[in-house]
Amino acid sequence: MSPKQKSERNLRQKRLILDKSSSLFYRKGYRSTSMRDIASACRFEPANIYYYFSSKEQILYEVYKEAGERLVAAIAGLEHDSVRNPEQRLRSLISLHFQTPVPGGKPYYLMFDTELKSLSPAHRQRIIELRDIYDRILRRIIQDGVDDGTFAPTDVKLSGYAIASVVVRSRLWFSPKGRLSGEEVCEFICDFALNALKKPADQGQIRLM
Amino acid sequence: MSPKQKSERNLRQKRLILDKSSSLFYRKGYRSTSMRDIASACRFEPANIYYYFSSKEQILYEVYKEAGERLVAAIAGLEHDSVRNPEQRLRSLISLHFQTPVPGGKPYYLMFDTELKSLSPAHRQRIIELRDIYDRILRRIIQDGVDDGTFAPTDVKLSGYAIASVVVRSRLWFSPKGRLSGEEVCEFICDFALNALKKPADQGQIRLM
Amino acid sequence: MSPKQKSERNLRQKRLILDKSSSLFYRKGYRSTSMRDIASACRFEPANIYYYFSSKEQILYEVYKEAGERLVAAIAGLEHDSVRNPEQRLRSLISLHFQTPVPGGKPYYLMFDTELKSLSPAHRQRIIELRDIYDRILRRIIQDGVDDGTFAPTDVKLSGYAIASVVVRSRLWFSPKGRLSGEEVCEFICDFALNALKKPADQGQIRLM
Amino acid sequence: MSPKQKSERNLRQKRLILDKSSSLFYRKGYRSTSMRDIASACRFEPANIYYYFSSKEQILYEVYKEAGERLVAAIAGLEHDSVRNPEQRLRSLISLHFQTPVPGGKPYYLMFDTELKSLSPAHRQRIIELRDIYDRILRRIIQDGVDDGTFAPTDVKLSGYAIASVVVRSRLWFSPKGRLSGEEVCEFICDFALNALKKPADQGQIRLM
DNA sequence: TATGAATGAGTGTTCATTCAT
DNA sequence: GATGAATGAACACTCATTCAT
Repeated sequence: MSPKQKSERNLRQKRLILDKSSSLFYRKGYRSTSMRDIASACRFEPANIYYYFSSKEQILYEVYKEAGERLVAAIAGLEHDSVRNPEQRLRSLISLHFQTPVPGGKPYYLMFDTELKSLSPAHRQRIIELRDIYDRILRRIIQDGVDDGTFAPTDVKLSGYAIASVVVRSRLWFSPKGRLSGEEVCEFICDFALNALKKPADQGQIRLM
Repeated sequence: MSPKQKSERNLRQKRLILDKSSSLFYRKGYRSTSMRDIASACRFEPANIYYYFSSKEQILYEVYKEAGERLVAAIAGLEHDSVRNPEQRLRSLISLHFQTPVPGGKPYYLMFDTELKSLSPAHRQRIIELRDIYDRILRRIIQDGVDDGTFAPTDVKLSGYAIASVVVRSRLWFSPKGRLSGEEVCEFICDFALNALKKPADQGQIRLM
Repeated sequence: MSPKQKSERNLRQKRLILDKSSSLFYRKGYRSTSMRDIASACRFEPANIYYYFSSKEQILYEVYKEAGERLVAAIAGLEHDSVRNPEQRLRSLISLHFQTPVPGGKPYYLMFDTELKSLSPAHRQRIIELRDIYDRILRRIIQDGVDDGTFAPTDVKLSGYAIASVVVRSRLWFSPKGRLSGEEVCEFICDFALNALKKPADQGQIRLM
Repeated sequence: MSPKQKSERNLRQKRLILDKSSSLFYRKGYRSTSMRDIASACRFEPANIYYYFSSKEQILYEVYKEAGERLVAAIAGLEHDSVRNPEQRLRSLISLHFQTPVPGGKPYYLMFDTELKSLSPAHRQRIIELRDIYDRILRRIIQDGVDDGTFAPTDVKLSGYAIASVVVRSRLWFSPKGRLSGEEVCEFICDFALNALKKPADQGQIRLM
């Protein structure tokens, strides 16, 4: 009745659609998910989806945007962090990327991935900007680690890609029901990435260089 | 026309279709590629495709199968290799995975990827078997490295996934026209993976950290 | 709010809807005008239209009816007019048809036209009755002119159609912003129609041709 | 079997679609005619229409274009005709406009009419060009008549519109089954137009009235 | 009075596929 | 071998309309 309640219902329905869509896009892909699929997952008639979203592409965009903005917001504080060292910051970034809960289950998989080509140019641009922020933060951390001697000199860009690749694709091979818990897998990825970057044990000599 | 000539022509046409399909599937995705797209890329009429392949899914399957078999054949010798050490074998596997030329340009990207869900269960099973062989060889190399002390003890399965993730996703961020050549990127990935696995020169100190 | 105020408001809203609808129907056609178009032209939500009109067809009917009744009322006095001669009466009819202001701008165009088929049979019948009255008056004037020798003998029915055709279609080619004013165009049509009907000054000569 | 027969079948089907569409567009309007309507009039499945035409708008365009080109071709010789006088040329134009048979029955009605707004801008432009040719020829004839004294001085542009209006709208009120034959109605229109244009035998007297 | 939410029917169009030739 | 023609099922989306509030 009150405007606030109205708005709440509206938001709840939008959320429902985004969650179900996200989940369907993840499982079946954007192209293979029909508006009918989304509607029946929400127990709506298809036409009602259009009361909340102007098109299927708009839903994809909002799924991406939400996941991207959430991730970027979560890791934003890591870009310039004078308290924690680069290793701690990298572990933190990986954990946040791996763990931040998102609508519909597994949209991180989508995040940097193949369905980008299904977005309109303008929307794609907006998502790529978010991806670029993620890349920038990750590279900043790596660069800081190289600068302070924590990490060996490396191609920062490629290192960033490599680490992000492991995290993103872990969405494919990690299952919560599997042998290892999310925490264990996450810790493994952190260790793997840090080992790959870390300066060999014989630090002193390296430092002299 | 001798039967042999017929067969040759037939093979040539099948090859054309596989190459064009592979390229289109990579660029646009399986669902977004129509039989009409494939046909016109081959300068055929759509109906003619069905003379060579029973369905669109069959084409996808053969694209996957061919790429998978080629890759597995290329790396098969690395599984039990008494001449080269695990580091050399891992470098070799990564190089072969990264570089082996395949029909249509970039089907490795597809190889372990998202379009698997578009295959029939039987075909998917067959492709997963190839993937499992790849995984087995990769894990064998890692295990051998751990056993002989080249690599630090690790979760071999997760390590394999992590390394394959970097190689597979490099197809997304690597461009032959970019700053670095294929060889350079490949070498980076090898170094990255080996660093991640390698036993620190002085474990004790590391463990204390 | 007194009942009177309610009614006034109600009428004002109905008027708004009729005016906006008429204009939209003219510009885009009945089928291409959606209830959403009408509603947003009125700054309503679509559902609110149904408080005033039972259906879209009902709006079309009332637009037609209003324009038709207005036109018929305007020209009714011309049917039996013992003061003015047929030429004056015809000029008057054409001017009134051409100029009488109507809701929404240009509904005369619709008046006798193509959207009739979008009306229900009962409504269409009612509009056709109005059109028939218009035709009857026009023919009466022509017949009177023939009878008193102002006009040459002619097929009165076809003459009426021909004259009405020019007036109705002028709505398509006349623009208030054009080279000629409405008055000038109207005067042209009057002259054109009267010339077409008028008995030649010297019949004998013409007849010889 | 032969390429020629193939082509013939193709043309026959295209013709069928154009004829049925033209007839449906005339009777129900473009917007109210669905592709399903057209298909079932042709005893096709809807999808098959797209084998012959790329869209519904394309069908409308080709209907317009064909009717327009046919009409323009029929009257082209009248623009500069040193044998017949303006009166004969005008009668000829009206007859050809009124009588030239066209696909699907009554597309002349469409010719200059309301469905133009349903065309794409490029297509609309092309049709308007045809209409402009028609207008140009009609005006040329009128101008020639004014110049040689057959017709009274007049606004040539408006005269052309007026005459074309009568012909075009006659499609609405003329029925082949009615009281008068096509030839009779056509003759009436010719007489009506010529009377409207013709210089009175004795202007002075007329002016006195 | 007015609106947010919902829907069933229908829109133009695409697609993988078939089949006679 | 290859293709022109045809189709049934599905697609994203629109529409007039309803109804509870």
